[in-house]
Amino acid sequence: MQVNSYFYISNMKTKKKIAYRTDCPISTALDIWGDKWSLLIVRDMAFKGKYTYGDFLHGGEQIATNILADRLAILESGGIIVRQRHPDSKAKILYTLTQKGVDLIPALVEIISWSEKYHDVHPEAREFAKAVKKNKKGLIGKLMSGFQK
Amino acid sequence: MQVNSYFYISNMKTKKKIAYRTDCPISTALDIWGDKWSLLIVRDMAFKGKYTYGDFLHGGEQIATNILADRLAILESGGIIVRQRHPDSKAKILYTLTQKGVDLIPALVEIISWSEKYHDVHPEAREFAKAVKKNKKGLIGKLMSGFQK
DNA sequence: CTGACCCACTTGTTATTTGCAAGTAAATGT
DNA sequence: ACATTTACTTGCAAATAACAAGTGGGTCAG
Repeated sequence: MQVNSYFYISNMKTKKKIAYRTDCPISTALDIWGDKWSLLIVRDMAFKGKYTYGDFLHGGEQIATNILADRLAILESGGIIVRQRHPDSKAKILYTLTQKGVDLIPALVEIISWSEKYHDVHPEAREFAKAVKKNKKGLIGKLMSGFQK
Repeated sequence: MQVNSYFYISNMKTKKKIAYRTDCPISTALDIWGDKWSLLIVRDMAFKGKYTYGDFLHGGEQIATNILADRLAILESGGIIVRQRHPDSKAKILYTLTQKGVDLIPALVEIISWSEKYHDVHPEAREFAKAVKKNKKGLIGKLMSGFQK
């Protein structure tokens, strides 16, 4: 359990402090990933096998390079991802989900199911939502176990 | 199912159009409530019995009046809440969750559980998370049924 | 062993959004 | 009748996001 009422963004030229507004769990969660981009990075890692800066950049929604760098730093400071050397090349950085990041998967699955119910989403997402209806627990367990070491 | 690739904000002097970035269910969800405030309004309605502008304003996290008005309009246009006359007074407006809004509760519960696991949250939230561990389905069902007509 | 390209960023500038303080107008309470 | 409540709007400064260009190691082909 994290006990501080703020956290610092590391790995940045301009270090900044992010404050938790209250001790409400929802507001604390939003303080880390409450914006239009952060969960898309987590989605890329959790569901799309994307793990590098370049992967995230060319990942559908056209995030700006500076915003991507900023969000990666915040997610890292928030304990959701870790930066590591990429096995294929020294030029690359491998971003992976921490346990805290993997534990976001159940919430993401609920968000997908909710969104699929009310919006026109891509076919793969429709299939996914259908599979969740059939066996939510099993699917989530399988998804999450793929990340456990 | 909503088929458009955008939606308009109604009830505003300055009408604006909100575009869905892609047909990814997560990005579409974030296009509606992906910011630091929207889910807190939904939380107030879903868990705290708060239903008026004034309730939301004085609800812990100190949202600015213009931002609150903006988010209420977006949530309404996104189909998550509805504006109605308040039974107690003509001066008041009653905001309530639509079915689409009520259907966000499972995602909110997952977010609370996740956040409680990793952050220092208020005691009531800790109790809530404990209850979720014991009987998630039952608790969610009970919570949601409180809003069904 | 060098020049071209790749990769993960940073920097600078402009556009947009947020936060803050004050104001408004209808409805209500005293 | 007058102050107060309620749900906002408005104006402005500060912060953030978007866009375009640049940087500096790493890798690869000749």
